[in-house]
Amino acid sequence: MQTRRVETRVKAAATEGGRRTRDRILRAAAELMFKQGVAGTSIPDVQRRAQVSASQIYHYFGDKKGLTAAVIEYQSTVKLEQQRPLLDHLDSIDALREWCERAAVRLDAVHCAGGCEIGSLASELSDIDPSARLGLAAGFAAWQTAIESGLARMRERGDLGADEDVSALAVTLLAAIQGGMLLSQVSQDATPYRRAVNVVIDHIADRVAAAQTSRSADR
Amino acid sequence: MQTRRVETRVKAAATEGGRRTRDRILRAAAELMFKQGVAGTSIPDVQRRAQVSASQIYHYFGDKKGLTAAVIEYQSTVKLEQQRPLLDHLDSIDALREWCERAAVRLDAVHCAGGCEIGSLASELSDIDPSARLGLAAGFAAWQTAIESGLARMRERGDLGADEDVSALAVTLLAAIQGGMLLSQVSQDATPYRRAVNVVIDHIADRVAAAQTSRSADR
DNA sequence: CAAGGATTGGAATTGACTTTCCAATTTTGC
DNA sequence: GCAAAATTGGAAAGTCAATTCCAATCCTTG
Repeated sequence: MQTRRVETRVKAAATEGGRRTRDRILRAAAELMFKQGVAGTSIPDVQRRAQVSASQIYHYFGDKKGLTAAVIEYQSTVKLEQQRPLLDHLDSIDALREWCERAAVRLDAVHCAGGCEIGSLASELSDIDPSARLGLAAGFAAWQTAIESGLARMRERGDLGADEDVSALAVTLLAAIQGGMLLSQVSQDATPYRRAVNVVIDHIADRVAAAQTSRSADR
Repeated sequence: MQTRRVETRVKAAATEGGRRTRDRILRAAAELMFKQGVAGTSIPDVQRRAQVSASQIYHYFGDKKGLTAAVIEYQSTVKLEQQRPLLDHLDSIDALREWCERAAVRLDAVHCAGGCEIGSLASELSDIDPSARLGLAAGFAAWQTAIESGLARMRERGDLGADEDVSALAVTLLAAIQGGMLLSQVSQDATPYRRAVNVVIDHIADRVAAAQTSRSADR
């Protein structure tokens, strides 16, 4: 039995020029969909932005749904890779703060427009496009994993108590990031994001301090 | 100097029948926009749902933007009023948990579809409709105020230390709610919401315990 | 260099949506 | 009960998006 091909065929580029075109389309679509939403981004919009004709978009992505799926994949992987160096070392309070602050600076730079690349797409598409939802879930999962494994390392190291639920802490930080970005987007001010994220990190720091105390009590 | 009339004129209904029609439209639009997004909800959709003709919608709301604005107002106020009894007594850890769990049960009931009524609209409209953004900011502010005043009461009462930043705690809880709902929407499982919210409330509970300790030390 | 696939441009089709308009019809205030 | 205002139905205009199609042109490979 063949695996069913549910997704719209997404043709890979065979020539160098094709690859560049495909990339240009993807980048343009990602940017527009981030800034204006998926529904607010038309194919002609993407055409203008990427300087391509309609046939090129349909050639490489099949249809708008295919293009959207590609954008989700793009945002999920590329954005994750960009942060890779930091993500791989989220195993201290300082590292967590640094990572979150990095995002805050980005928010400042764009006046909080757009919120989170994945979060915006998630809110718009989850309920109306099942396959998009799966892609977005995977994107979030990757992020959660990154946070969680950092915390797990802290636990192994003894910075956090052995009974600490690092998974719950990771989900909470991720939620605070997403919710904080949303609040900041609405108020056009990164303060809500900064406050929410820092309170959650404070909480993690408290857990670290607690582990410290109980360890010295054992001595 | 007259105040400039920026918003689309929204005509109030003058007759009983008109009031009912207007209400039917508003409810239908709110429900559809919640489930399918604003962009995903067409005027014909609302017509079918509310059993009205196009002219009735345009008569009462001017245009789609006016209808959207009315839906924002509706969700902000009506949803807030629904929760009023609970919102007015968010001045204990148990009350906070109860209130958040209430929302979790609703998520369970709808399999996490739609997320938060305000949050979804916020994510979709903040960047593309300035006046909608303001309305949504007001909606969030109302919620934050409700949480914050509960916490402030706890502080006055001595449950929380006098130096506690209840505003930051309120923002954090709100962010966890929003972010948690988003994560739950994407994963179609209320667990992320429950975990995020409860970790934040755990943190508040820790602050309460700390206040307790320092008070008994004073004795 | 010739064949065949890859890529591209641009027109054409189709359909849906927003909004306007006007002619009924109903309700209200007097 | 009557004039004025409110409400309603439904058609129609105008716009724009998604997608298809086909005829070029470009590139690769033998």
